[in-house]
Amino acid sequence: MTASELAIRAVPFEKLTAAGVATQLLTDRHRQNLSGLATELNVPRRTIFYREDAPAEWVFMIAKGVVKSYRDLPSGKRHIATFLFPGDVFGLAENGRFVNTTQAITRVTVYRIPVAALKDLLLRDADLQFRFLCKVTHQLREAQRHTISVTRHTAVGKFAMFLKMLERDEHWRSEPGGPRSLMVPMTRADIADYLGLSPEAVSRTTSRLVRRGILAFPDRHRVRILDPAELDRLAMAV
Amino acid sequence: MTASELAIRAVPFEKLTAAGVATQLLTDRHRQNLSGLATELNVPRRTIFYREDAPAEWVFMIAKGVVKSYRDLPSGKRHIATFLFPGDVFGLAENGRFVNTTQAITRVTVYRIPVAALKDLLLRDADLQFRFLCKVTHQLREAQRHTISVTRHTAVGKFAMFLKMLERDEHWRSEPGGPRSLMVPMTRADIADYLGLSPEAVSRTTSRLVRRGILAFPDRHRVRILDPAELDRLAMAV
DNA sequence: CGGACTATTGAGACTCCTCAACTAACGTGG
DNA sequence: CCACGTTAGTTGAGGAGTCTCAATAGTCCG
Repeated sequence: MTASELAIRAVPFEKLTAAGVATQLLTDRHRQNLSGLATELNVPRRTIFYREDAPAEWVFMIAKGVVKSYRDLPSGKRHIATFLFPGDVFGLAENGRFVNTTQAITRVTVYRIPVAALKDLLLRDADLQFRFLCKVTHQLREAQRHTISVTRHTAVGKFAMFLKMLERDEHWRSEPGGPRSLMVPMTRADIADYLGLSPEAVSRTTSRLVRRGILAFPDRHRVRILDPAELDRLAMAV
Repeated sequence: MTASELAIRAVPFEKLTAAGVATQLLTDRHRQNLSGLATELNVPRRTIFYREDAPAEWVFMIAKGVVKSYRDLPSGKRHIATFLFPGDVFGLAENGRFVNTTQAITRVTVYRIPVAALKDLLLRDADLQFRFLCKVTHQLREAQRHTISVTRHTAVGKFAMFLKMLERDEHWRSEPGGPRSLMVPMTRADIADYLGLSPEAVSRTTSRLVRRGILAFPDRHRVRILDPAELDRLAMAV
């Protein structure tokens, strides 16, 4: 297996020096070590990788596609903890059991690695482990940003921050200043579960933003940002 | 310097075997390595360790006391990302700058370690680095729980989950089944900023829970849980 | 002992949630 | 390829809950 798409995506906690940038990516040696352990999986939409409380035997790395990580709450509501994109690692566990359920939103290619083998590798390869440390740190920062999003009391504010999150993600693949058009692979209901809103509130919000000339939806899974300045203002007006 | 209080507190992501439990704590060797780099600081209440956007030159480990990590939002509101307790590590950075501001809530003893030196140490000592990886993973899980708390729409639900968080923390120091009395070192305003409520809403909520016979406040910084079952029910009724 | 901070309680405005009906889009099988 | 059934999304009306503003009580620290 070549596993040439193995990658870890993370802003380092150190200053962005030449060495700092390197922490974002895996070296060829890292890729080789990992690919020796990894199984490549190519799965259709809606595939569940694992359910919460299941024994945590693997860690996953996304090569292509988008995944949602969620918990179903006793009330029947669903809380989406995070959306995961290419370069993201998932498989968060506690006491040997998965914390969330993860499901493919699009067709997804992942590399599946047994945790025990990964642990051994990380203990042997401190440099590779440092990449994972940066990655988890990065996810912690994003989780804190997510918390700020859902703390907001207006739906437009939440939705604006959601779009900024998508932009941050897209930023990794396309160049800055690119077309102000984003893919929105998740459904309105997913967005609602992520932001702590009802699907109706999300729908009303997108309608309002379209009417105000800030956004346009060529189709349900694509958004054009017509007024980036105003969107920023809404996102920042916490 | 002995630094005998150096500790890292985290539920491992692996199963809790004998080896798993060990990941929660530092070995003597780890302590020695770290204490060679660390400066012990003993600071009074309200001391600010660093402000957001300041150059991130250190990482801190708490030996005694409680710290809050927050951001002041453009609107003037304050968002508390997390409370930090003995055994917690803080100094979350991005591109060489701190993400949050951190301030002592009580008198606090911390060990301050230069990041550059810590990074070198972690790269040399994969075993120690693994402890940090577990720790950050643990904080990620807690951040996700926090997000669920603030997503809830009722103040009693949020407050109940806040108390469960305090209980989880306390659990590390005292034995389970101990006295159902918790220290609440933070102010009502801090709790409000943590839960995304107004101070008034927090106050109304505590009053309601006292009237319903679920809680009692011997003083403002101590709470007795009179009806643990009902509190659990409120916390779980997400 | 005084002053400043912290906490509590009350009344009206705002926003979202729930319930319900309806429309649009997808995708599955004939 | 089309038709149908299912899922996803939109829009409206009333109710629940918190926020804001304001005033009061209680506490802690100097």
